[in-house]
Amino acid sequence: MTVTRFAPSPTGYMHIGNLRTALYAYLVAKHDNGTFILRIEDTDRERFVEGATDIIKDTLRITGLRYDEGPDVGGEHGPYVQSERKAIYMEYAKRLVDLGAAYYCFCSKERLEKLHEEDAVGGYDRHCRNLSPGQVQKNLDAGLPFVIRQKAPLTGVTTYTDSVFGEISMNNEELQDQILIKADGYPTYNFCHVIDDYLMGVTHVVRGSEYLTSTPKYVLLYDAFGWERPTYVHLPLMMGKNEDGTVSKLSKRHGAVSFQDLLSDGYLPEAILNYIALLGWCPKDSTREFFTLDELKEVFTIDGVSKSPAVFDYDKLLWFNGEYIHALSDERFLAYADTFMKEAYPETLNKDKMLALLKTRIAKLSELDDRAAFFRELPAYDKELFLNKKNKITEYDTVRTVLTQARPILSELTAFDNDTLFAALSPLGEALGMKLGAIMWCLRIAVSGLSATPGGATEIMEVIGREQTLARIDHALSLL
RNA sequence: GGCCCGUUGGUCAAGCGGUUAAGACACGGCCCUUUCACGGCUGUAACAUGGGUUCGAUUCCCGUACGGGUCACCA
Repeated sequence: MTVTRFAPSPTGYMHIGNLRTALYAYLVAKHDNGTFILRIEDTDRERFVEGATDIIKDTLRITGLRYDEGPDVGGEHGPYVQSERKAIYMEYAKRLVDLGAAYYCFCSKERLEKLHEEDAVGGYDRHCRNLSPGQVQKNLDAGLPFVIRQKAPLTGVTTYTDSVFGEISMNNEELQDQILIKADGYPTYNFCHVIDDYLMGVTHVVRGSEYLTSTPKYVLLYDAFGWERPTYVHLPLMMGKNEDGTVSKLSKRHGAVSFQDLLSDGYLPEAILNYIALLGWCPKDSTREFFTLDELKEVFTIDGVSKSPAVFDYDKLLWFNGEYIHALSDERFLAYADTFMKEAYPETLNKDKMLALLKTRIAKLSELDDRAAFFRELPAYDKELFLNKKNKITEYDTVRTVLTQARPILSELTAFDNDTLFAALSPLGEALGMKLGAIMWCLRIAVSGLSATPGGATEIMEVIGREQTLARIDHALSLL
């Protein structure tokens, strides 16, 4: 049975890198029909942000990453919020002391700070490591504040195997006697995640590669308790490209980096998920790149995870997003459009038709209002816009003729849909001895005021309706 | 700085001793076309570097360079 967990800290928003970690953890479990757990790591009371847990849950819900156990769904290993498990950690920490793998430390913060000043890169000097049991008891009885530290071996090598990076070895002299229980009684990540992973039956620890070098300390903890070590799956980091061409950990200065930002920027959840699935992982069929979450569950395997950091490419995300938008059903597109179209549109405007035109031409939903602006209101334009070499339109007279001829046709039409319009206007080409493209060019400019538009002349006319069409043609005539 | 990890086109990436070194995004060209977009076709562009090992290295080993991570009473 494969059990994985996503264990975020509620610090405010859902970083896209975090989301990818959640996705991979989910996939590792679900590929094997295993269990996916959500655990909230809120032991840092200072960084805790109210409401952050909801953001995490919302993100998982929207992306479809359903967890089998977690704060709001329960499960047999709860509670799933670490602050509610405080007593458990203290108990295990004391056991570790008894086992000789941890010790009480009474050093003050001031002493520690002084240590740092004297030796910039040195760590704790293990001052309390060999306090006698009597001395410890005396300090405890006196009510001295304390922390509990891991008693890391001083010599030798600790080795573990990571499923992505292979065998990782660290000389034990590199290991610090890290703090397990803080002075406020709360555990540090270094300790509680190990306890929880064990207690919750987590078989695969999936997380970012920033933990690669601290994992030896964690396996030592498993060893000390006599617990079986989990399988480690460290993921390559997500990078952002800087202005000067260098890369660094993906952060706000690279653009929108939280799931929420991406959504409000007009990206679709499934496009985001699809893109980040491929950022650091490649399916066996490396030419395929469109996957639903269910399909990912099917094909995801750890051996496809890459070791090297990947640069987050907004261009490619945008492309994915466009593909997903174009494939949206009209119903779903309409629903999305409603939340993104802020402007008011005229009653006479055929909104459904307009959205149909827009759907295949946008790459993100936030473009909607801008791209649709000319439908609402004719933009100011210069008559030079009509001149077009490719269509051999070099004289304003030509344009005036086309518009003048077209006007009565349009005003007498009983229906005003694209097919009717196109059929009615097409004969004009022959009548005037012009290419149809040239005729349509003049009309399209007149009804849109733009050189490039979503849809052709008659499609635009259908959207804005007869009254607007005629008004815009009259306006064009007045310019000429 | 010590330690750990990484390095295939601008980006994501396949490759796992012998290949014309895939594919995708981006970029250029052509086609389609009532403009734009979509779509189709096509082009430019890569194995960081020096040593080994081998009949043969992008692939294995070592060094170098570069990049990243990590050395908290943060996770």
